[in-house]
Amino acid sequence: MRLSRLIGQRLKETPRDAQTASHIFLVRGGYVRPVSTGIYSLLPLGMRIVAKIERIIRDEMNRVGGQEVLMPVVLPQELWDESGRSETVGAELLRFKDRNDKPMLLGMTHEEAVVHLARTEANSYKQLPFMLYQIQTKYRDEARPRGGLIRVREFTMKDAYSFHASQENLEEYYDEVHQAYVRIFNRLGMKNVVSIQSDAGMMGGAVSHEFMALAECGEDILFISPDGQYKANREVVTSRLVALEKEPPKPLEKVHTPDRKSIEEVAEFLGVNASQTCKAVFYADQDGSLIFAVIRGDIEVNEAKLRKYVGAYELNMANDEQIRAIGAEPGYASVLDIDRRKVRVVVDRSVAESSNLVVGANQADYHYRNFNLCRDAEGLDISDIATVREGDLCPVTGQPLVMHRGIEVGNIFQLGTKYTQSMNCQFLDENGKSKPMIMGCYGIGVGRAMASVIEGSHDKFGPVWPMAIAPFQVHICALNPKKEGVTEVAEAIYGELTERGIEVLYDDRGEKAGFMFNDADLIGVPLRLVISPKTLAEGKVEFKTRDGSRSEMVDTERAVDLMCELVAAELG
RNA sequence: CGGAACGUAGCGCAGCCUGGUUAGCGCGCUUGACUGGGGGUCAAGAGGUCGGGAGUUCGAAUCUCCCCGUUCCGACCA
Repeated sequence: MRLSRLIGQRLKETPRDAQTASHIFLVRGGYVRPVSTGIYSLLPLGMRIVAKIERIIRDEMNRVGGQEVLMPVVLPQELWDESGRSETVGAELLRFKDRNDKPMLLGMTHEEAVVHLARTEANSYKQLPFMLYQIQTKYRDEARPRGGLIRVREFTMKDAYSFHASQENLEEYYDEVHQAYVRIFNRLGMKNVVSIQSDAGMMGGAVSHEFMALAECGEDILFISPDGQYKANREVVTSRLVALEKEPPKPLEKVHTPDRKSIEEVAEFLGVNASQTCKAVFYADQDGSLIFAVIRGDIEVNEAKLRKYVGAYELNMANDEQIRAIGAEPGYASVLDIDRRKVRVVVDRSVAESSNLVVGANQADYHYRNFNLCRDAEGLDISDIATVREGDLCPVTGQPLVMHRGIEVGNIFQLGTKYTQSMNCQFLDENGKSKPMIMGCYGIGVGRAMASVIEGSHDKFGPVWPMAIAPFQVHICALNPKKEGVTEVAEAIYGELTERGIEVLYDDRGEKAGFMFNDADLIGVPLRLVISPKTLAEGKVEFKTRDGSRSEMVDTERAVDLMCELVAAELG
């Protein structure tokens, strides 16, 4: 490819709205162009990278027995009615009506569509297991797209779905896909990807992992133990509870605490630490039912954990009116005096493990001292609903957990029968008995992966692409092309490399050296040859790697062979 | 959905407060010359519904109101 012909201008200036390295370089380098909020066109450079990423993903999916399909982007809402998700998924699902007023939607994930396929195409245990996958456009009407390609509304995703006759079989296959994912991110040159335990969220199901590209600009927060044994998303991470020394229970004592509502005020007023108090937090779920969360005063409630524990898909802080409606006093609510028929109480284990805490008296301006949870109090749910902080102890090793930020580039779920049951996707087993298929699903965000590669591999001039996905393998700069055979040598090398199957970008524009070098850095091709009157005077060309690891003069005749060798070596 | 800001050439911005010839600058683009190893210099050009609508005024990019769009922070987010 001649750079003079390449569509996709490099920009000198940073786009106004770009904050992250990947966003800045993808736009400045002419890889993508914004069209609307969170909606981008891929230019030739970006397209070449995406195509290579997709090729690697396909290869590994096929290796674990995947069969590629292509499902529609536009789906009838009735499919989502079957699974119940047209109810539970909110505004990020774009819905519309066709000309006959039939409710339709744009697919944001394809469990429903693939179950529809599976139930029509397979009905015997003899056909199981199988895995279908596609690489296709998804649309999610995100409330707030950001970070360039990190969070967009329209994007390309590889989504895969497996169907099994037994949970054991799913688990075995799940591990295989996990390994395939590790290979994929390795081959993509992403050294900063870790797989962590995660929350299944709206997907449902029990076991799931997220593949996180560690990056400062990442939106997700995760915790990793220093030895790497334990890795988990903020939404599910747990820690070893550091309990205060348990004291013998003292008698309950009611104390006057005028106008002290918050933990800080009460603790200061009574001269105790926040960890010796008990906090009451009220939430309302999607139906307006109240949930009363009880946790030690120095710890915050983790809403994701609570949501999962009570099985709600939406939780909001309850208002005073809702709190009074169940007979509690805002600011002074107490687990002691609460009417448990009117509200579900969830107690964090921190409270169960503490003694003689200060709690609300469920009466304005009063608290109790010396509250001790009676462990076998009936109807009390005791669980871990605590927010983990950096430095809290790893539940496995006991070492302090380290907090990281990450970009979720892939995820895998053991879905079980969540969709096959509701959508009646069954098979006949060896005994002729009808059973729901057992499902797994596996996603990778293609554009997000491209952006994450930049986050993990760039310098101040631009991206440093790994050979496996670089838009080109060799970049030729012809300096001063009108002089002393420069063009002749450049053309010859360009022609020969192309002939030998190397992907070459040839800067034939005759710009100033600095101008060409800056463009080359923005394009980030791993190997660079610079040809100029100066180098030709010695019968040589200059060879440089984009990552700066090599910079040397090589004989003109040797250059082509060397490039071929290096490309072959890097592609393994 | 809450808070804040912004909208002037392809991109990045000034002008607005205090209304007044022909709306300006940088980058990019076109033409030419010089130049030639990290975004060079000079000269000549092309490129604008000043987000939209209504109003105030002799006169609006500038003041007022409404609408639209965008971005940032938060909420939310397989």
